Amino acid sequence: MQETYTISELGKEFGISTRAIRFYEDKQLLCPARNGQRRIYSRADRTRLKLLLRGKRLGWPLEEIKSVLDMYESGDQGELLQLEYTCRKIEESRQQLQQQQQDIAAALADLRQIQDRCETRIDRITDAEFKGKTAGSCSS
Amino acid sequence: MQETYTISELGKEFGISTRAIRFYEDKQLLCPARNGQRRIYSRADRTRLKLLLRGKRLGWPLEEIKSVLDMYESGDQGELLQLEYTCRKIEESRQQLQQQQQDIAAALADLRQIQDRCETRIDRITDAEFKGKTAGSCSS
DNA sequence: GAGTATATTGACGTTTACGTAAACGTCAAT
DNA sequence: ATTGACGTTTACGTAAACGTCAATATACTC
Repeated sequence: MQETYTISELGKEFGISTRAIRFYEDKQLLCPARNGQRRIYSRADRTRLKLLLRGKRLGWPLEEIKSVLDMYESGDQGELLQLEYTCRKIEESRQQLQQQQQDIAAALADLRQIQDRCETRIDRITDAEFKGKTAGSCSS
Repeated sequence: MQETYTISELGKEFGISTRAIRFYEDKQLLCPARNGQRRIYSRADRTRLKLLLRGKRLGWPLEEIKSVLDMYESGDQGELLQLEYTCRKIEESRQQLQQQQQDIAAALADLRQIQDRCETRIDRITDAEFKGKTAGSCSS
């Protein structure tokens, strides 16, 4: 496990472009250290990026991902109002996640149905084909 | 339960604009019947729209939603190649859904942690406030 | 010290998913 | 006959999330 990473290392590891990573920085989702001009990513930065990509797979817009990522940093500091605000945001995110869980469950059930219908149909076709071949009526 | 719906009825029911619904039609995700110019949506159309919106909540791009919706129609008809193609697409979608399930589980766990930290921190602050009040040093 | 690889910052282009406005049709009610 | 609610198409606008150059800088290496 390395201590630091270059931008292209992270790009390769996660299968995204360096342009994308710089874009995320521009939008304040990352802020790596610098050595002169060059960006140096710490392990914390890497983790942040990892979480970011998870958010993306969940279909969240970057701005929302940012607000969730910021919770990680502000989870046990700041004053009362800040904390209560964070708590509300957490609740929102939780509800969205639970909605998504239900959607996924429903979608998986649907897919299973379609898959079934699809497979039985395929079986019937290939069965017919088999019969046709053994029965002799071969067309060519 | 009605037999047919107008575009604005569906818009209201699902909380989306009529513009969006027409856009989905433009992209071939819907194709309602017509009475002259006017669109008439059947219950099947309504269901299709409902599934579409579920896909959106899962963060899928419209094109992918379309391909999944099309599976519903082609699940038990068409020829072998078509069916096998559909089967592959179903597998892809299933894997994506399972990935999302894992992501959600992880995200929920993370949120619980942050919520904990947040709440204990709030408790400490409000406790301190309470002590201050009963002890008398009231500032105003 | 010239070449190659990797980095940087702009600037502009592109795709997706609609919003918004214009200009017009239709039907029921006043 | 006109007002208002609802509908239509066509066209342009826009925000998000990058891709794609171009010009430039830095570092390694032969």
